[in-house]
Amino acid sequence: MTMNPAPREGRLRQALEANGQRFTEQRAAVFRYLSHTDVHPTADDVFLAVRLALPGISLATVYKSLETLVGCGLAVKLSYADAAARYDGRTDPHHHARCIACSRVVDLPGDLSRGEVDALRDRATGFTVTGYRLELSGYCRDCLPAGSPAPARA
Amino acid sequence: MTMNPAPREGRLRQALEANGQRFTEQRAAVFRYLSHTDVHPTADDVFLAVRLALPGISLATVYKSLETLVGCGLAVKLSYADAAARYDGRTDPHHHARCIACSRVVDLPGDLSRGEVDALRDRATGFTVTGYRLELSGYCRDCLPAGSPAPARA
DNA sequence: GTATCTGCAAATTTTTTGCCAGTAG
DNA sequence: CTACTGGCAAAAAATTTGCAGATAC
Repeated sequence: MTMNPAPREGRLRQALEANGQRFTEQRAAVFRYLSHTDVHPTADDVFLAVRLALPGISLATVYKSLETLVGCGLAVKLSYADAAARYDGRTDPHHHARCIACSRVVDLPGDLSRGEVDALRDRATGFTVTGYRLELSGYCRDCLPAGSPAPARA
Repeated sequence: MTMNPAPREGRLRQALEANGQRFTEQRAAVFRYLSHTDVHPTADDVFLAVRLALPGISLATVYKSLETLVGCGLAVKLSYADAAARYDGRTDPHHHARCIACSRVVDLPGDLSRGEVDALRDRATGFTVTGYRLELSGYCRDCLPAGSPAPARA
């Protein structure tokens, strides 16, 4: 049998190597936890959970590992902006596009179609939807790196 | 003439009073700045800008004013979560619904329709879209307050 | 007049960083 | 071996809070 008993580990190793990063026990533990949960943990949540399996790990390492995984496309960071919240005086239905490079935010005119919103609402079983927010990510005019392709989704 | 020369100010006063809040110079200055800009400033950005007109204002007051405006529906806070970033091990196209009350995040199956995404892309003039993120907000099963209506959008 | 708000400074919370020792390749 | 990592502790950044004096109504 050529099947790897831990295919997840192989995928991690492969993705890390593709990005010039090393495979370590800490990164594996963080990755394993993220892969097995659907609670969308904070960095601290990850730390508390991973610490059970790897008592010596530090919170700083968890932060570093998470950023490494995000950099390799193995995880997604659910937060607008880099750190600080941003405020918008417009309260009418409109959305945003955020530049990956300079974090500038620009307004996007218009809204989703009615049907699209209803379809989303239907999929949110057991959830009473009061609103939604949509944000495109990409490169603004000023930050577009010369000749890079546009992948499907962040 | 019954027309107010500063209709914006009137709207602010009205919204504040509707929420049992007082009209203050600081809140007016923050509101005025937010209404006139499209840069989606951070709290600190607002502070730096408003300080020019109101040299005595403090950053803490700006934070408080911003939250007041958000509470009155006069501004929107662009940030996921309460504070901390959350991480997700799933990187395939899917979206999220976040509970306003307990900040829990649940996955939403499926994606937007192809046409819808293309329409968004078209509206983002001068922006190279590499991805997007959609988040519903509302109340999860456990946090639904007894009999509250569902407004159009957060 | 009085409840609410501001400003200040200190406290909290979240995230990042520097540095030395440890480890993957 | 040697460069990349992890752990620790300290720093930085973002946000919140307590309280006394100021202010809206």
